[in-house]
Amino acid sequence: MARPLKPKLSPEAIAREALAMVDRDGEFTIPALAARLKVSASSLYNHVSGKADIIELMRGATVAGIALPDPALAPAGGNADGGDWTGTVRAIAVEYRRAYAAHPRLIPLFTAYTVRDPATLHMYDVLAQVFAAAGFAPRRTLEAITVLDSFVLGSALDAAAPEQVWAAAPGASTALQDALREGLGGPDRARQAFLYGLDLLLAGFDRESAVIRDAAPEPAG
Amino acid sequence: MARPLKPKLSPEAIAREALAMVDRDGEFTIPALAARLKVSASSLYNHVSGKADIIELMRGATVAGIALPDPALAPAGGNADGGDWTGTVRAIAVEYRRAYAAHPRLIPLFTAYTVRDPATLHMYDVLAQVFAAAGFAPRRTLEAITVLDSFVLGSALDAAAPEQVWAAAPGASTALQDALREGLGGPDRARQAFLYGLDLLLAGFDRESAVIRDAAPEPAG
DNA sequence: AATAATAAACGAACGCTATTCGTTTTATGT
DNA sequence: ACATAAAACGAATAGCGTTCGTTTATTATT
Repeated sequence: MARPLKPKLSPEAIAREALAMVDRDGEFTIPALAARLKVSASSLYNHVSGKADIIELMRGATVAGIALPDPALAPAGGNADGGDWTGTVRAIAVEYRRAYAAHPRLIPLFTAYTVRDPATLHMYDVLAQVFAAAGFAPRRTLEAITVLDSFVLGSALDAAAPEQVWAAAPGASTALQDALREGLGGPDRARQAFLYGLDLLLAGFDRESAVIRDAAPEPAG
Repeated sequence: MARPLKPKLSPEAIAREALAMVDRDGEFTIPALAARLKVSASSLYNHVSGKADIIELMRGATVAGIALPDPALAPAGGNADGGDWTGTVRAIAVEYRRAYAAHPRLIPLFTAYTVRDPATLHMYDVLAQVFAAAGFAPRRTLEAITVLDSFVLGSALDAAAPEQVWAAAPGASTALQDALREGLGGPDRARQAFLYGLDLLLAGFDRESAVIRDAAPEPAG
């Protein structure tokens, strides 16, 4: 077959089909992807530069749906308690995690490569502005963002390798067995744990912000 | 060559060499591993069942150095405030994270496979006992362990891909730039952030435990 | 001590992977 | 109208993980 009247492929179509494959099988190969697209393997290289390129396209497609709140809404002139700044942070973390958890089996593919996605870097920027406006010193701001990022990524990873792992414990204690019996609640389990941990972190951030406010109150009171 | 007088291989030697390869290159292949061991590729299969087996051996070697505290020390008959139970959890988390952060490039390999290492499962077991003794309900115990696991794993991952990512931000805000300027403190940065977040989580766990104690105090007061 | 069974190496081969190259045909642009 | 680029294909390459059969040395059994 030669060039068809209408192109059978596009980067978007390739990424979409690859994403579907990863969601189903946890991986994707070039020959199988080409077969699903009813195309020979070499034809893909007219549209993408290789497998890494396809993975980057999937990353972009995953984070494309993240709606970041406007950082200007929360700070309100440097005073943190006016806007619900922890709510802003929560919204970002929830969205970020939701986007990744929607395709959990994709995350192991991402961790193998380095991040260059501008949308992700922009999210860090917004978080930095919010924490700075809440009174966090620069070093503390970086630590807080690191903590959040680690937790979001780890939580999304946890959603990738579910139930199986825990259930395989042979001589577990009754405490663990009880916990496992109660906790096997479908895909919502990982999300519940994430929201639980996120609230703990946000409560800690909020207490720290309150201490900062008490130590150095605004002149205009 | 036929069978040598002294075996050239062993599962431990294979795992050790593979670990060195991953630390250097971020990955390992069977042919290259065999070459480094001065052995043909097929010889490896006399000692391990395959690549997944080697990865599991590396996981075991990584967590082998983790010293778990005795869970019997903390609970003290179901009352949680007698022993320093959050200290027990902290010690486990710190050790767990330290072991993984020593070989950060290994983590992506782990996430791709399922956990079968008994030492890791035993750690979950100890954590379950500690949380249960602190009064956590089974479901809450599982959530707390999941939160800790996600944070530890995410923090270790963060140690793998450091500075580069953050520094690559092009049009960052002053808040992010300030944070980056202050926070570039070598390999200890990731550890500091981990300890910060861990303290926030432990404080939250401790508050929850206190609420449980107040709601349902011990009969013997 | 003789003999059977196992262990540990090897080379060859298989099927799979990702990728590159040259060819053919069809659109597109000057 | 005609050159150029696009988009498909088939064939080929190099490397991967793994299996198989063979050879030889060690260990176990009688």
